[in-house]
Amino acid sequence: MHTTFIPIDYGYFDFEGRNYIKITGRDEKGKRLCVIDSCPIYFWAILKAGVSEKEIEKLRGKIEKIQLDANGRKTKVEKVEIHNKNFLGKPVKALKIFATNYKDMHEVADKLGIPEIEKRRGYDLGLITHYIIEKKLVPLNWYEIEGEVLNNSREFGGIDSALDVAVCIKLKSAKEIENKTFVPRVLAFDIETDEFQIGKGEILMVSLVSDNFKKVITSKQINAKEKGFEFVEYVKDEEELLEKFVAYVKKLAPDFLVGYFSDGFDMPYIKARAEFHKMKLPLGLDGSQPVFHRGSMTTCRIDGIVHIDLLKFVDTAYSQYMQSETMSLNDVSKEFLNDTKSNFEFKSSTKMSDEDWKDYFIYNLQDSDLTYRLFFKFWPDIREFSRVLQEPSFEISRNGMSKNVESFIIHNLDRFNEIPEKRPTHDEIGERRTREKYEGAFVFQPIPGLYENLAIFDFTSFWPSIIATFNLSKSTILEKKEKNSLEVDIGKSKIFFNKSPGFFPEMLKEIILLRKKYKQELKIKEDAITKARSNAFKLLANASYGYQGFFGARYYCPEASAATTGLSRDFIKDIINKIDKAGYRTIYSDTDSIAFLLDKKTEAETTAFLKELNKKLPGIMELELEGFFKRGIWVTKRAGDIGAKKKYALVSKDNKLKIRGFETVRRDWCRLARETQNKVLRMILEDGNEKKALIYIKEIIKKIRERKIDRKEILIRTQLKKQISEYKNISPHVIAAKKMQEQKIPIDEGALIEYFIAETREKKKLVREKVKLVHEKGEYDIKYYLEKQLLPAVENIMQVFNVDIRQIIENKKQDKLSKWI
DNA sequence: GGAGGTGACGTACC
DNA sequence: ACCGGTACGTCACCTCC
Repeated sequence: MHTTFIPIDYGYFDFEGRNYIKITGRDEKGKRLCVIDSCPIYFWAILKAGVSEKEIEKLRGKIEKIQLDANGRKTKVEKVEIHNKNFLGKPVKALKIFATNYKDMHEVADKLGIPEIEKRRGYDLGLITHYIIEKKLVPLNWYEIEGEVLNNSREFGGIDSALDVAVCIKLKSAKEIENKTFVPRVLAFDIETDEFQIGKGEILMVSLVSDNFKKVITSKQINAKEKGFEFVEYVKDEEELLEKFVAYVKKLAPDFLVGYFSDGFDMPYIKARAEFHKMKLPLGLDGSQPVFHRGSMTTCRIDGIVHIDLLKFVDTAYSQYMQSETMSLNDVSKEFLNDTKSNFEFKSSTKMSDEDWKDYFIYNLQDSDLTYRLFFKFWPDIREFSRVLQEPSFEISRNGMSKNVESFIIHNLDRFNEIPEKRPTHDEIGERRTREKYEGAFVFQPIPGLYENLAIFDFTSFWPSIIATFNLSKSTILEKKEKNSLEVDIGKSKIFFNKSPGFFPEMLKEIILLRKKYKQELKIKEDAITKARSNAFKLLANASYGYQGFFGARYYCPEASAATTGLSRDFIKDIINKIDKAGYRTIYSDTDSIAFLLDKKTEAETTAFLKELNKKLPGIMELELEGFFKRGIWVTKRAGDIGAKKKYALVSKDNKLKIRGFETVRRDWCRLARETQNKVLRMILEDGNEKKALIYIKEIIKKIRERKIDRKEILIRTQLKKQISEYKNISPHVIAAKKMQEQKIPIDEGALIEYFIAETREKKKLVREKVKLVHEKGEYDIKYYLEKQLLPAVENIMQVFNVDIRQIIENKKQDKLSKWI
């Protein structure tokens, strides 16, 4: 039969010792299809140089006889082909060794103790990745497919009758067709429990949100059967709750089952409770249970349905560019949906009134609702990532950026006739991790002061554009200087690169172009999601620089990274020189950007000057105007009187602030200090002098002394980055965490700990001895908030105007004293 | 027991 | 372990007198 098809979920199974790929997706009418396909299973044996044709033929005969019993099945080498390929950019002769089962390829490869074989490659990609490379059936693209309908067929052991799909097709051919929109069926879910710890408590309710569908299933019997609460469905106990949950997933037939931190909480919790009741959870389309994979983090996979944990995707794709200080569903929703969930105060479930329960239902439903809407906010990105990286959504939503970069490389290698490099072994990783750091970016030492009329230039995708332009990679690095090679001085040594384009720099060019495309789109319509997508690709481009220096990378090449930063330092310093020579004055520079004074030059002259600079830049390197600014301030470091790097504030002509590095943007400072500093910066940058700011600071100080500051203004928030017992230095936030633990407040690694510094009866020396939690009784420590929070946040700013704020305050104190005397 | 240096730690910049 | 290096600042801890 013929049909359209969009692949969504990828799985595999074995039948009679062979591998089959099972792809779940939809046709254009929305019917759920399952496509079964297979592909050649093989790996590569790269031959040593100079092995003769005759010897190769002999080898082929020998290898073709390999048979073994592995993993409880008979497996053998099916055939061997001889190919001319490239490996790390160099031509090689290689044997393509076809085996029966993908999972046995390691063992087959181990059988090849043959001296003529230099390397074995291509057996560690994962079956699904291998399949997508072979058959080019890319996730979330549209295809016109042809195949044989399996209807109670005995082929594959009757798999079609066990699958909950409309049609099951054995694939014959697939042709990519014009892209159509695709609106996936999505079911968002969220559970509420009476104990935070998995396996300890019970599930109180589960909420489900889908298209025109909202539901909260609960075993709590309260009288809320009134108008507005039709979404609540009562069940007799937790077992029935779990049964209903499974039933609704079946009924709603989602392509994506979406949670927020559901890999780490909801799914493991549901599993633990099902085990407790000795129940099965047949969520998979083949009736299978969710499969948990425990690595550095647990993942949960459901057959035929893509389980997405949105938290992970948001974390890798956007967190660096987000304003929110936490990754909580609430904060993320606020940023991307302009929406917050209603506040709900958690009480022990035994102490809740009926009204409290009703609030709880609403709260639970809202979590799923936000998750549902967030999914659609990120859907274009999830889909785009899947298609560009050619990996299923399950993977791309969980992989880190380095893995994503690697996916892009792996799926584009055959255009370069390249054999994939292997993953580093455990030992190799260990060795790589001990390497010395290489020198990074150049940061200009600023001279503290308030400046007027500034411009900022910056390089677009600076490091990636250098890698692409100068061809810096593992496959292009040379052992020694060669004719027509590029020489890069990295300080203690020189490195050489081949000038003929390597596959990694070439691919990077494509990533940069994609980034450009999205940035262009962003200029046309400025909305959160276009912005996020542009950033996501910027991240992918930037990650490809970090990738080469990352110990886990297949194409690890720290020399290329060192050369990249080395060249970047040369370029930025050269531009700084040219800017200064042209009559401007450089104030600051960090990595890829330069801030300078216009002085008597006009903006038009400056844009023309930028054009001139660009003419002389090689390859795809490009300098652009970030903007013109009315004023900017740079301050000294707390210790010493030199200018602080990575700390400045600018104001544009339309009075928009751009604050970097200051306490204002640091979440581990209290709001009082942050907001005061922010206002002070605004006043100074808008007016060009410190007068108003000084008055304002004095007001705040008075308020602090008179204890008029709200508790929420003085809370300090610090993240617990590891287990409490692992800390060598017991800092205030560790004490706060310990207190929380004593008070049975659930905390975990990664939690943001909130506390304040309180006045104590006895004189305490250490800050940590004065730590109190938000709800604890006590007065704040005036001295601490004055001297350790407020003053540090404003004194360096006032110092720019030769105002010694500490002196002013102390004099005031004396004034008060003298009045008393 | 206070001064001063150092290391651990968290966070931000690009 | 899950992209890199650069930089600032606080607090605890250690040494020294």
